[in-house]
Amino acid sequence: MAYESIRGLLARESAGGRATVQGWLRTVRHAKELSFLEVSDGSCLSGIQVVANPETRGFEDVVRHLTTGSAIAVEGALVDSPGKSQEKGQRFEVHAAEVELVGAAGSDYPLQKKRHSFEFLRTIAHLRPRTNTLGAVLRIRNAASMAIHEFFQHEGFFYLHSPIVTASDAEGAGEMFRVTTLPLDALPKTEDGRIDEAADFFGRPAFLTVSGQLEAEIGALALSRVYTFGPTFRAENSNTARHLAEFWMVEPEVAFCDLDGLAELAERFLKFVFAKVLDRCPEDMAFFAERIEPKAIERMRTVIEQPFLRLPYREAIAILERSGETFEFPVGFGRDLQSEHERWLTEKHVGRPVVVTDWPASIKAFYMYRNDDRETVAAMDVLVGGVGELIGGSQREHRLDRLEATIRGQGLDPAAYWWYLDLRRYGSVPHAGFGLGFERLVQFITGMANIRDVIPFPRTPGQAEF
RNA sequence: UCCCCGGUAGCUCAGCUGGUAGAGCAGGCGGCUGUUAACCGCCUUGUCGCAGGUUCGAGUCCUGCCCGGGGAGCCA
Repeated sequence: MAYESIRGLLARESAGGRATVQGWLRTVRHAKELSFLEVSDGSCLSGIQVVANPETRGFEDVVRHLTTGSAIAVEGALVDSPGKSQEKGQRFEVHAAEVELVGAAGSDYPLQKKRHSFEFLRTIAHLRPRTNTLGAVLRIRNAASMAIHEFFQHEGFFYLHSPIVTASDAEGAGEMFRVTTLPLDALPKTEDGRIDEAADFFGRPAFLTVSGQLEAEIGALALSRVYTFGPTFRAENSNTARHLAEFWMVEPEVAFCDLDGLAELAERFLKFVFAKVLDRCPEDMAFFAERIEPKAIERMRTVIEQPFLRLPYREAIAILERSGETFEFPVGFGRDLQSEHERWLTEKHVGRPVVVTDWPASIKAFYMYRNDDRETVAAMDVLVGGVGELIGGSQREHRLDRLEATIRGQGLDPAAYWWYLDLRRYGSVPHAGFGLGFERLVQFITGMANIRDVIPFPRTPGQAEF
């Protein structure tokens, strides 16, 4: 028997005709001669109401004993709901000719037909996709992912698969996870008693990637425009609502591009992705606006409709110093902007997204392009209301002598960056790129407060179940 | 890693200044109604996070540990 998705059923022009549904029971209501089954299959937020009566095959032996969480298959007719139900927004329902139990769920099924705390749901990550909120999050993740690919494909970018395992601790972006096949209880030692790393799988220390950027630069200096979109790992012991040990990152890299071009790209990118998500997930977005974050839709519209403000770091600091606000953390040239500063700037002072450019070299990474003032680098942070920094990027230092000097100046060994420096030796061109934490993007879209609730299987310190 | 808060039934939570554990939901039985977090009646459910300590007596007070959450730092 061919089954139709509930999304498909609800999208029909009109009632009438055969309807087949398979899914999981959200709740059951029994009356004397009738049973009402709320069935959901995850194809959309809405479930569909199935009505069974004594004529329904399986009424006595199946329907009357159904419990929340059970999987069932229904065959029947799609009909218009009665007038009163229509007022509640329920257009169609299925009058069941037959209800079949596919997989029962016992009375210990943890998901009740009521609110659960997100904290509890995290402990049952194998069942939480069946909830309204997580289901909506997963559909939004899907739509946003596809929109990201669409955007870059339309703009002539190539999807580059950067490696997960890397031997370079190049970027200093954070603590790394070691990847090894060495036996931890009997490490091979060299003659002087140190761990024999040459005996390891790759013949040298290896780690999970903290960024695909350096490899993306290789791609950009061959294909001109590339992007990566893959998992990224940070072994930081940070336990906050904004950090994961494993998350997904989007990193476009563009050859023959400066910071201005990059800021324009970032702006087009965010506007495109948000517009697609709003267009394709209206039901899920209405849910988030109603139940999670009232401003979820409004603030995406702000990003889509308002031009971003370009603001050099130096001016941002001056504005903050003159603001008269009392901040918890000090403001001053050479200090990073704190979340409270970012949010005040974009939410209170400007009221639309802000791109802060040209940051002090002292607080930014070695690979960023040194501006003519010698004091700042061509870096940018895109700040949006609600979450602060959504995108961080920079024009890269493409001048060999400058890059080598900075690497040495930071006490790093140029030999370790030989291939990265080679890119500056052979046909170097100005290029730029940015990084976007995908889960933070989904947090902004949905308004979900905790990053662990916007990824199906969160990894955090001490947590890797499921 | 630091600061703060918390851990009581399958879930959400109550339990005041110590006196021996409760409500709603879920589940079972019955009733009722085209029901919508349905409703009404009855019934079942607990190593009160773990280990010590104080006390005649600890869910309640003290200490340590484990786990979770919020905030901070690091960052995406």
